[in-house]
Amino acid sequence: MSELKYSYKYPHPAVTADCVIFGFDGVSIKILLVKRGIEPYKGKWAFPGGFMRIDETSEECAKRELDEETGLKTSSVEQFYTFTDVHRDPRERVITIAHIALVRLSEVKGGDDAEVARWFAQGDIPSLAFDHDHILRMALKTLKERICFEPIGFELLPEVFTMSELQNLYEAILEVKFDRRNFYNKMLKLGILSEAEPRSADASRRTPSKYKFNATKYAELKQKGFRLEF
Amino acid sequence: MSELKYSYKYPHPAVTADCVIFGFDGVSIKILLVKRGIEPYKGKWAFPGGFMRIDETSEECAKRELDEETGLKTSSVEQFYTFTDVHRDPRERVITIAHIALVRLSEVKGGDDAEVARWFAQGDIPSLAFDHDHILRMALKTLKERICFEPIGFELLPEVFTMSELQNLYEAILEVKFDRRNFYNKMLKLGILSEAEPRSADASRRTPSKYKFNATKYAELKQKGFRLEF
DNA sequence: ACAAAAGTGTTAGGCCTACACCCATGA
DNA sequence: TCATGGGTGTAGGCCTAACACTTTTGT
Repeated sequence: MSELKYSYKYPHPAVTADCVIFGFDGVSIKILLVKRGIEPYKGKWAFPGGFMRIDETSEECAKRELDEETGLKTSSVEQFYTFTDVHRDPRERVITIAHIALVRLSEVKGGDDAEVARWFAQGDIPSLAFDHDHILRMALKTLKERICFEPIGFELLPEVFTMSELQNLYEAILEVKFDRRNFYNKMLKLGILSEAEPRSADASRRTPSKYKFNATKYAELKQKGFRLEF
Repeated sequence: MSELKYSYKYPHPAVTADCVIFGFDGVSIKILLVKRGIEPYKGKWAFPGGFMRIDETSEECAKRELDEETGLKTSSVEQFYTFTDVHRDPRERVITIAHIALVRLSEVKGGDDAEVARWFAQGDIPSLAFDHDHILRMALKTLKERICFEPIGFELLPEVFTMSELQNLYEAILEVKFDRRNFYNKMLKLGILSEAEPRSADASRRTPSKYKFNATKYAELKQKGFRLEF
């Protein structure tokens, strides 16, 4: 058994990092899944992820695996829960540190191989490998909570966006409908939006105003602690 | 090296579960620490915790270690973050799943050995072993967030308590001061408090009313999703 | 007597919610 | 021409925040 090179006095679980990747296409939340090429659960869809190396943090691992499996390079992933059920992996004891990443679909270049990695609409997720259905439920719950404390939505939208797009995003994540005028007022009052370009004179009334995220204002607000009420 | 009985093809980190235990003595938040009896960090204070067995979840591990090291039996611990810095333990690669538990000091029987396990007031915490200072900061932040969504305060107070005690608890956790009348009104309006005993006729005006937590009302509220605004 | 704790109610301002009309465009 | 999307403002109600006095008790 010369391949079992790493020995310990006590049993050690294996540790993986998984990545729930959210995107937004203007209508619905999308989730990136990869199709498993090996057993167990060969052929089933799962979140990108893999075994943590001994010299990397869970965030580094999540980013590395994400890149390796989907070609997606993202700057920030954030852990949200660690799943430790004893039998969650049939091979050996594996715990997984689950992460969330938000990406702009507009910046994702066409997938390398749609047979291997694909975006699924939130309402259209197949049954997943391992306990990934459970992980997904927790990730969606975490996303709902976070969007009320941090303007994470801006990481899902293009740099410049319309108010309707922003509203659609909030409605998709929180699964509620808002009054359009009230949403406008609330967002503008918050002060973290800037008009991307003053409405040009020739803009017809039909042309929506474009906004972008004002990071300076957001930093100020975050100092004082703020909350988006919905 | 016959004692290295557990071998793997790839290196596995060790996994521990640590437990940040909060109590409340009516004035300030207390945190339970244990003094390390072995290297590394021998003699330093740390959170109770230890290596996860191969057949237990992180919550089970946290509860078991808590009992073993402090004699405290608690029914619920909840993980809040997993610390994966590569060098957080000088012995080997160790990641720790950190948990929070809330206990009623009134139900804790006198500590077995104050030299080994002791309650420290929040403002009076010594420098801790490993990265436990960091863990503590995160735990306090998590506690602040949770208290706004769930009436976790009731797990820290005796079953029957006065409004002032409740207010003191919120002020201690959130590190702010509230107007007494507004706090009364807000809490009563929430509807999750019941008067423990109708004010007896001979109660002087100085005698505070006693309340207890109304679990039924809370369950209803939680269904609809609620939030304590502070 | 004085300080400390507890009970109690009002007011003003801000925020939330609900709601309607007009214009421009594309089908 | 009709449906759709976008821009815009107001009125009522609720909640919040600020605020003072009285009673009792212990020192």
